[in-house]
Amino acid sequence: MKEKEFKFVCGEKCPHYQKINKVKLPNTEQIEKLSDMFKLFADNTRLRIICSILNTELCVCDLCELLDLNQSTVSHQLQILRNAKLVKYRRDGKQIYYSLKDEHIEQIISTSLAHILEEEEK
Amino acid sequence: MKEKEFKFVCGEKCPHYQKINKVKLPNTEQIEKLSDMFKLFADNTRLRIICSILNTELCVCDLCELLDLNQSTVSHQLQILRNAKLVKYRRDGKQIYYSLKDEHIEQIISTSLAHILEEEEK
DNA sequence: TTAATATATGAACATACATTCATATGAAAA
DNA sequence: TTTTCATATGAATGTATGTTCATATATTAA
Repeated sequence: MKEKEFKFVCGEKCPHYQKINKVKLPNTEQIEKLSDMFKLFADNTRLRIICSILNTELCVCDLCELLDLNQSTVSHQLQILRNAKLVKYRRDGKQIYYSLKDEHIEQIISTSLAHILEEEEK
Repeated sequence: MKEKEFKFVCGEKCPHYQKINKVKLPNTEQIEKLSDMFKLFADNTRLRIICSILNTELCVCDLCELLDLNQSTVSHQLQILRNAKLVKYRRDGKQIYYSLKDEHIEQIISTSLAHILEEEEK
């Protein structure tokens, strides 16, 4: 197996090839998908929407009410979540009900919340 | 206990107070901290840096090499991670070595990666 | 002390994106 | 069919932020 080639060296011992060669990064596409996914959680409004439907389905009107947001704002954010396939939705008459598509989401949020709460103690 | 009051009603049945009242959201401060945290992961460059030091400490030069980035870019992003207290660092001579501060991070990343990989199968 | 080197930082620029307003769509009721 | 109502969407605007260039800081070597 060929050793990786690097373009820039700042000193004799540095960079530390032995350490660097052991690093296992997700590939470019995976990094892209990961950061795209985290972007979804990286906004107050979207995060509140996501948390709202962690355990129940809600219609757009419910979200506007619960979160005190413009209907337009909610719909725009839901569109983003739909495009990312993070949520599913169903129509029932005039209302459209949104819910989460995946249980990983709940796990990610709860782990992150644990992180936050631990920080608070310090 | 008083029932929550809502300002906007789109129909007779809607909003669905019974469902809405059961929703348990993190409080405002927690939402803020959560989304701030996700922002850290929501950028390709920062995410690659974070993944690089998941299991080892690396100096700035190592990161420049490994990730093929400007030294300035790396330092700026490390500053953001430092301010967020997501990383710790130690000086050894001219080099400064960075590592992660918390094991939650690894868990969040691996859960998220599992989510991504599951999506790929579909 | 002076020079060299690893890292940090400030300013400028370009880009991404969240919100709002106005309006469109599409289902149900009249 | 026409109206009403819940939701979606396009355009415009302001703001946040990632990268780069130039330069500062701090440690080591000479």
